Amino acid sequence: MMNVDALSDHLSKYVVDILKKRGIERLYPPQEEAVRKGLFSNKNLVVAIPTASGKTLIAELAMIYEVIRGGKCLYTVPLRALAGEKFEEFSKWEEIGVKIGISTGDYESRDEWLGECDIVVTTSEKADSLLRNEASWLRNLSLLVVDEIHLIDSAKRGATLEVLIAKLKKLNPNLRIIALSATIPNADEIAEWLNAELIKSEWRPTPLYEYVFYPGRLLKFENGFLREVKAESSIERLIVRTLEEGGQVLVFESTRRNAESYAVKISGYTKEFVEDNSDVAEKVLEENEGEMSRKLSECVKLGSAFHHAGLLNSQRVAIEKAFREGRIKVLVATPTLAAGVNLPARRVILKSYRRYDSGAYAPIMVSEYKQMAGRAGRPGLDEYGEAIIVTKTRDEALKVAERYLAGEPEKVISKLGSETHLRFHTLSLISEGIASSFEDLLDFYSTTFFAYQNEFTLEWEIRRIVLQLEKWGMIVEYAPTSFGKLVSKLYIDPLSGFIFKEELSKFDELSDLAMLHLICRTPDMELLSIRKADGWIENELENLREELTYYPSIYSAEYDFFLREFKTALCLYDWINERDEDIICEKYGIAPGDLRRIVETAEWLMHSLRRIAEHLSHNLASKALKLEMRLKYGVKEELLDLVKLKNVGRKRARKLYNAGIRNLEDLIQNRKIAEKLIGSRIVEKILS
DNA sequence: AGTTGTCACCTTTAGACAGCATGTC
DNA sequence: CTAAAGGTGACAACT
Repeated sequence: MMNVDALSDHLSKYVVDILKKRGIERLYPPQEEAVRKGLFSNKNLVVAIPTASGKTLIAELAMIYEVIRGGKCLYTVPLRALAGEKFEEFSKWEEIGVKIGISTGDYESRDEWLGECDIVVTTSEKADSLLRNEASWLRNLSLLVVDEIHLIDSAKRGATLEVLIAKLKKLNPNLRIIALSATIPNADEIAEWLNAELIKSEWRPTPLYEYVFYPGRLLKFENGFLREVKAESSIERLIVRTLEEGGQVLVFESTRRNAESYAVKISGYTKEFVEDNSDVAEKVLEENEGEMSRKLSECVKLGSAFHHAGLLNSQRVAIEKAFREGRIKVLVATPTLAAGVNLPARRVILKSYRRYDSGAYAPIMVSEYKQMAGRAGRPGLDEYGEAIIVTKTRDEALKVAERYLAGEPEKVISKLGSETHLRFHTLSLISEGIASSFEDLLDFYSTTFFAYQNEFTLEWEIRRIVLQLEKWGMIVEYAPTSFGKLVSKLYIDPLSGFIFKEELSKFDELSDLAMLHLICRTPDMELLSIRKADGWIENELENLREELTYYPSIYSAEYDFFLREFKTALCLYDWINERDEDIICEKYGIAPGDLRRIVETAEWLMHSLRRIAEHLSHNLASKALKLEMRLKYGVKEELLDLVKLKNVGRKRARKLYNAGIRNLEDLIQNRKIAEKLIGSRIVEKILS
């Protein structure tokens, strides 16, 4: 293997020293191949290699090489948490004067500073949003690194990724692109699309052994032949054996409920192996003490945990940290962890290779399995990793082995062709001035991965979308209207913008609930689902019907959808009327993490509604602003003055208000009372 | 009368980006 | 490709 010293030909000695300080002495074979294929040149690269086989370092070296030559780099990732992780990792280069920045929806370096940074880490949506909001520094890029480029295949978010790449290429004609991907069969297509050298390899620093389990036996492929070896009679015994050997286990379940109950079950086995996790268990209850949090906390004490999108962020972080430290022995997760932050374990167990998906219970994709299996084996800690799929019978095991162990992951297919995505991006292209004619649009789309993969052009669809956007008053003759520009910058679906505008044009006044419902009628809102026991919602609907501006007949096709909108609006209504979080969660059948996410989305949409109302000089603008603030803090209007103060949230504000303290002045004058209510140290903090 | 056990039937089902301006209990 | 876990309620067998 190539020694890192060889890199000093291309990079300074200091860079090599920093690598050595990080314990990197030699390059992995794929990294070496990248060097051979032009890492230190201007060539584009597509690196399609397994997780944890050194992709990030390849990108890092290329970025440092670029920065030394005076260039500027953008590194895009699919998740906020990943952006944070990379930002931390790259910050080590500040030692040699490289400036690192981060920009995501929830965390951002100061704007003027981003322009000065050598490397900026963003989510792909945020990068697109920055383009829409005219961040000029994005026109001075020399290197773009796209992490997890195989997500172009994602039906929801893949289109943005390829449009972003095409946009940045157009704005920076000499832009070098390095794309990092999981191992996919058509990496060559992506490479050809990007005019890039392809580095493709199955090499891993820690070998991965894949098995299919049925009671008593494990199946595996060896030299192309299926072999059966003796095994434990149950998965629980297998897990216990791993723990006895000093390893940790990551279990993937198909539903939250299963993940939670298996974590509880397995905690009966992990408790023998755990030392003292009481601090982690406490941390889990710090922000929320609801049913789920208590269950999680109990598991943690006994050395297990579950992990899904219903957890609060702080809880996720605490669990991930404790697992990394080896204090949580078995982690039971839904697919959150498959593509999320890096959390390897010696053994990965797939309790179910099938998952319910819009009406059917179907096997997961091979690529999804590979993603999860890839989490097995901690580099430097485990000699090897093992991934085990659980089945019930030998017959089933044989089929599963054929499909997942011998099978190839699915090809990456562009999803840009759908109307929603084309509408969303066409408006942005016109708004940003990237396209100002029909030909421009076609030209642009001809540079996308969709165009590379498909013979036909999107001519017909684009014509229709242009007409649509014109009808909605967002563009006129391929030029954006101020309304269109606003919608594009707000990063909402044009349809959402249109729904807002329409409703505002029809009504001078709207109730709080109607405003919340309006937001829920938008395609950008995530809706709660209706369950059998949700009959109370229709009763509530009877009571509140007067407040709404839209309610379809009970017999109409959209009634079910309407009920979901209404339920979601009610949930938000409870939130801004200071209903306790745990009570809301129970009433609507959601977890604390869900509530936060829904509120966050609602806040963004209420903000958008407000901006559009302002744009139209509509008198509901001030009401929307109030609701935006109320959503942000989860309070009634009377608390808004208090909640603006630092260190005062919905609960403290309510206590103060009920004691007659209604703003900062009252607080200063009645300091004693306040100290009694919320503690003197907190009052001190607020006043300072 | 209250508790426990059994069985059939019913219900439910993963994830998470974006604006804006800075910090909850 | 078309399940399965967990909850619920009815009912019987216990203490």
